[in-house]
Amino acid sequence: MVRSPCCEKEHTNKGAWTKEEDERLIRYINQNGDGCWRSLPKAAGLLRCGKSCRLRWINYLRPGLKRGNFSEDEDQLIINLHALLGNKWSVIASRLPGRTDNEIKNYWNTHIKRKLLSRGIDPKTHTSLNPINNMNNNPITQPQNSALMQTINCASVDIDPVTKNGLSCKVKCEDSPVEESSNSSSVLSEEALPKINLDLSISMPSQEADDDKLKLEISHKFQYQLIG
DNA sequence: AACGAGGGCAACCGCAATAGA
DNA sequence: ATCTATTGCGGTTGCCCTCGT
Repeated sequence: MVRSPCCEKEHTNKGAWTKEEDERLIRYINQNGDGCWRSLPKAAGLLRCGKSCRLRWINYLRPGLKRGNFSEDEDQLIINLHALLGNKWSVIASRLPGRTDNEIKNYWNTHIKRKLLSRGIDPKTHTSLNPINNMNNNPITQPQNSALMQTINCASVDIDPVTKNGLSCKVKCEDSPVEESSNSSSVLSEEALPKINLDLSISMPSQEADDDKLKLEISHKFQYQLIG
C-alpha cells in the first residue's frame, strides 16, 4: 500500500517556528480546540504540516507545561519508570505532570544516561555494569535454566485509577528470600490507590536473550494481567 | 578574538496503531 | 472484514549555544 504524504511538502514551512506562527496556532486552538491536525494548518492559516502543528502545540504551546530544570524527584521517578517501562516515553510523561514525552526523552539521552553510567549502571538494563553485581543483586535477570518455568509472585501492585497502569510493584522470586521493589514515587496518595494482589507466571527466556527482551515480556505480562 | 568540539534541545521522519467509512 | 486516512510514538537529525583551547 502506498501511503499518501501527510501534507503538501512543497507548500509547507519547516524548521523553527516563528512567534507569529505560534500566535496563530494558539489563537486557532483557543477558539476551535485541538484535534483534526490534518485540516488545522489550512484552517488556521499556517503553512505547516499537521504533524508539525501537533508537535508544536503538545511540546511547547499547550498550557500547563512546566519547562525548566528537572527536580531530583522527577529524575528518580523517570529512572524508576524507565526501569519498569523502557522507552515508553509517552507513558512515562503521563506520570510527570507538565512534562512532555519529547522533553523526557531528550533529558534521558542527555543527562540521565550519563548520570547512570557514572554510577556504573547500564542505562538500558538498569543493572550494574559489573556482571558480578548483577549475579548477586538482580534475581530477575539472573541466568536461569531455560527449560524451567519460574514463578514470580507479585505481592502488591499500586494501580493508577485513571490510566489503570501499575505504578509500582513488589516482586519476589519464589526461590529468593530477597524482596525486590521497583520503587516509584507516586503523585497520588497511598490511600487513593486501590491495591490488588495477583500472581504472575513469567517464562524465562533462554540465556542468550537480552535483558531488554525480558523486561519487555515482564512489562507486557503486567499490563495483560492488570487489564484482563 | 577566533575556532572547533561537544552538549542540549526543537523539530522532523518513518512506522505502527487506531478510527472510521 | 477490508481498506484508507489520520494520529501518535520513538528514533534521529541538525541547529544553536557554550566552553575550552
